[in-house]
Amino acid sequence: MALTLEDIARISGVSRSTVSRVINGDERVREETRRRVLDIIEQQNFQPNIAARRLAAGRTNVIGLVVPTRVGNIFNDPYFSRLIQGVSAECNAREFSVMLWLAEPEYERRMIHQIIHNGMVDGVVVSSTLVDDPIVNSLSASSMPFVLIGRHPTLKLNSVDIDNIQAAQKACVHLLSCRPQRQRLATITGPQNTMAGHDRLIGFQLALQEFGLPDDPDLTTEGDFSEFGGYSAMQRLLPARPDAVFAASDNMAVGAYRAIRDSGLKIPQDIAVVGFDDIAVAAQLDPPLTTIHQPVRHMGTGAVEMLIQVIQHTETQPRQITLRSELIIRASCGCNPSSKADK
Amino acid sequence: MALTLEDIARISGVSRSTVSRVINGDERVREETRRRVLDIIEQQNFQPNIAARRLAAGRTNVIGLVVPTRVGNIFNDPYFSRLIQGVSAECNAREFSVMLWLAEPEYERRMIHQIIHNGMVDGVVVSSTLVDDPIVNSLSASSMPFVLIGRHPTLKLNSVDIDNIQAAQKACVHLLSCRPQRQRLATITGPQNTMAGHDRLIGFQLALQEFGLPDDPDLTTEGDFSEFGGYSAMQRLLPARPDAVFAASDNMAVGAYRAIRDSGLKIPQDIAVVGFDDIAVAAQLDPPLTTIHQPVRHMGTGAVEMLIQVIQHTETQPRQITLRSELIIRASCGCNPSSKADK
DNA sequence: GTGAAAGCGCTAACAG
DNA sequence: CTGTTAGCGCTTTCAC
Repeated sequence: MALTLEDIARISGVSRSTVSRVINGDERVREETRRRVLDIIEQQNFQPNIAARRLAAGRTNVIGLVVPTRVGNIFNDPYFSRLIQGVSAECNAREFSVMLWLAEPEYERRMIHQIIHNGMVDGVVVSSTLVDDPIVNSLSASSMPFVLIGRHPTLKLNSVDIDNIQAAQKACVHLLSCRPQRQRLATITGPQNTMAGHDRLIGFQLALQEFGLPDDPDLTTEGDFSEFGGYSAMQRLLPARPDAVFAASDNMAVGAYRAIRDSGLKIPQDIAVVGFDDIAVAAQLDPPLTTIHQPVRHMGTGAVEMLIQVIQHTETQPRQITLRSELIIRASCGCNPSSKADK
Repeated sequence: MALTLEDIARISGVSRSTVSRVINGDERVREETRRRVLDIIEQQNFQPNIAARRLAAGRTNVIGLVVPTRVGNIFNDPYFSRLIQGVSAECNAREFSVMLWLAEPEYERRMIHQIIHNGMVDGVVVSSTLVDDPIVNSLSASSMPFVLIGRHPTLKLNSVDIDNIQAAQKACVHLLSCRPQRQRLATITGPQNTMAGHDRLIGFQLALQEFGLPDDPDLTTEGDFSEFGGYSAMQRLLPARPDAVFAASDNMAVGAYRAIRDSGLKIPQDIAVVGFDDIAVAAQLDPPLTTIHQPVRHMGTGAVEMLIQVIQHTETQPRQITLRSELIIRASCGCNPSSKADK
């Protein structure tokens, strides 16, 4: 079987404790001894047993990544992939491993308890969407270190996110500033029980105010972040004759495109469209979709970085990190015909 | 801190061993005792410590999912998301957790050793692409149970995959059977050091044989599974005047679309196109892309199911499971103009 | 600086 | 059927 500390100790002619000290970077080891032991560890390809370490020391060098799958199908866009990639890359670089929990509702309760109580991880990153996510609540009621990717409506937690309000506002302001002038800006919102859905609607409303436009209820309708949801939302919107629409996700924008086409109207001439997310499809659409790009990968690395800090110095009071998002101007907003040949 | 077996034992008025037996479904416990203990466990929300269990029993109820990131950017399509989803769902259902390793080349060696030697997992699912993947080789040289998602060229391993050869052949045969008759079928292959890239080329060649067509080297060129790779590959192909092209990935088909358009030709009139993967973009393209759909999620669940069998009965000799893929006929092959309105 | 010894929480013989 | 006992491999006082 696998080598143990004891084996390495025997080979190096020192005690188990010394080997342990070397591995854990304890100062109190003679330089020469350290060298010798390190060499032998290297040469024997020794890997300390995680379980034993956990048991003895209470740490695992493993973090959890929890992704609730409740809202919409997060798997239709690369958000999830990029996030995992970011989290994983940062963990690799810091010699941590990642335990992945996709929190399907049916298993959620069990999972939460497992995460918190069975000692598999030193801390967790949660990518939460719901405004009042039970996972987040359980976590913050526990002593498990965690950082939230997203925003909590009331609690001051460790979190990293973009500013959805501001990003949505920027998108809408752009739509309202474009030539030709738009008078009737509509929005297909995300579910209002999600933080992002909620915030993006606020951004829309702020833009309206900024331009002194009324907030006509017929020009706001709720979608579910999915393409089909966008399609039917757009159908509900059409009778109100919008000349521009802000969709709170690219998937919904794709659905909106179809509904607009089906009704015989043209994008962007009759209706300008802006989305949110910058999924791969966005640039492929006809016309290419103007949208907000999120630094998803960076959100993942940032969250891990923060989490490891929290784990290592128990001190820290909650920090909120806000990353910058970017408006990608393509052709669907009508102000950039040159981008028709968008690569 | 968290409760321990000992605590539960004390509360229930039995010994630690009895509680352990109850938890592990040992038969030799009086029904009444079992009930009582289970109630208390439930009521106290007790979670046994994984690390201690691992240490004492040598099992963790954790499996690893290893995804090499070497070839192409696996994160541009939802393959990876769906796979993880499948793996995770099956693990949830069986009360396993999943440890995720994205094997970036730089960390690969360390990771392999960690996976095999530090006792974090009971077994691993590897999604491998390279023909001769070092991870797969290390794993099969170790005693760590694992199942491969993909195919190994020579070794008889536990694996689940689709039949890439047959799927590619089906796609090409379809292209050659469509009206109008195509005479010059080309292919943009995947990297020939990947199993899928290799197999899909074989399928192409078999289709050619089936139709008695020559295998003109000017009509075969290698891509890298990416969109840009598809674009330049198609440019290399165009001088040979193909009237149909089989792209070994949808991403490459997207690139091919662009190259074909740039040269002033029309799809499918001048050149019919078939892809592979059925990514989300496929149905959104103009014309919608005919392609091969893989049961990716099912590959994930199947792999976990198999792995857990292997872990639990050490017996089993290697099994290879082949799942069915499906040709999705849209408009890019030219035989199904009605599907222009593809939803 | 280094070693000896005492656990961390659990499982698995071994008794009874 | 149930309790007692001996570790699993590591970290961490506490001596020296």
